[in-house]
Amino acid sequence: MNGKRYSRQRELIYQTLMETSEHPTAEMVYQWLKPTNPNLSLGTVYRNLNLLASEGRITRMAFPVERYDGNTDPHCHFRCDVCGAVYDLDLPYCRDLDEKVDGASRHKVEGHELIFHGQCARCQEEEKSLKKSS
Amino acid sequence: MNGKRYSRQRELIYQTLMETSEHPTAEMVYQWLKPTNPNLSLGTVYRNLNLLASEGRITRMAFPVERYDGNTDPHCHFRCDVCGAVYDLDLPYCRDLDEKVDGASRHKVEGHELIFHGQCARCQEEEKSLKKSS
DNA sequence: TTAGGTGCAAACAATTTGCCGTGTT
DNA sequence: AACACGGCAAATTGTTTGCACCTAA
Repeated sequence: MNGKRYSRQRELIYQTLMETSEHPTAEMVYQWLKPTNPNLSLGTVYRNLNLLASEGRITRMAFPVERYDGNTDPHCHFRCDVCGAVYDLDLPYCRDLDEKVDGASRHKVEGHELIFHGQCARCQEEEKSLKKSS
Repeated sequence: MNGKRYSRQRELIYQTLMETSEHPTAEMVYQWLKPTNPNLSLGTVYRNLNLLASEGRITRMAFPVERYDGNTDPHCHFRCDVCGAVYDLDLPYCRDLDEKVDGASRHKVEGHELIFHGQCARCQEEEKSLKKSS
């Protein structure tokens, strides 16, 4: 009752992602596939990208919405997968990493962001107390 | 002619950001300030957050839109500030970083993302040829 | 006075969802 | 035949913008 079936569109979308290194947006995938699949719809692209990501077959990169930080010196963050909260970490910012990558690639590196993720302290507590009360 | 003036709202928004470590969204800032500033508008919050960010007084965190990657083993990325393109980097993923942060903080760390940014090779080329032709 | 700032609402952009017909099993 | 899937369009959500009025300098 909860099984997945074969779906031409899904495999198409997956293949597209496997064959590129462009880290496309949903819109890009849609535009690429549209010419050969005229009645593909953008909604389907979104649905399948989300599905594939939730299965771990592909990866999604981004915060769902923008966040702002009053602390402008570079520092690392932790983002909770459960509640979405973002915390500062006091891990030292490694400027030498920037130089390293700048030297190793053909890009001009200005800086980097290091974002850890997982389950935050608060959500762990909450989970514990939920288990207790059930 | 291009000078900024004092603006109560802007300073309010800035202060709010300086006094929290919650990395709020625009909406959160708006909700926090609304009770004491009933006729503050969400548009103003967005405008000022963007302005403050462009001046470097605050930092913005996020990709403008979601991007998808067919490569699911953890690796680093480079994002071009100019054209928005995202490239893979073959910098080794440091799993020990996760353990380190897991031990040092009260959060349960599942992984991290390391995203460099700057000007990509292609955009550097483009800039060069623009200068030549002008 | 004058240019920048604000509120408000409309416009835009990105993403999700409901409905209903279609395709896979 | 059952039910997951896809197309389409409407609905949501996040963000920007135009315009008339307001306010600091």
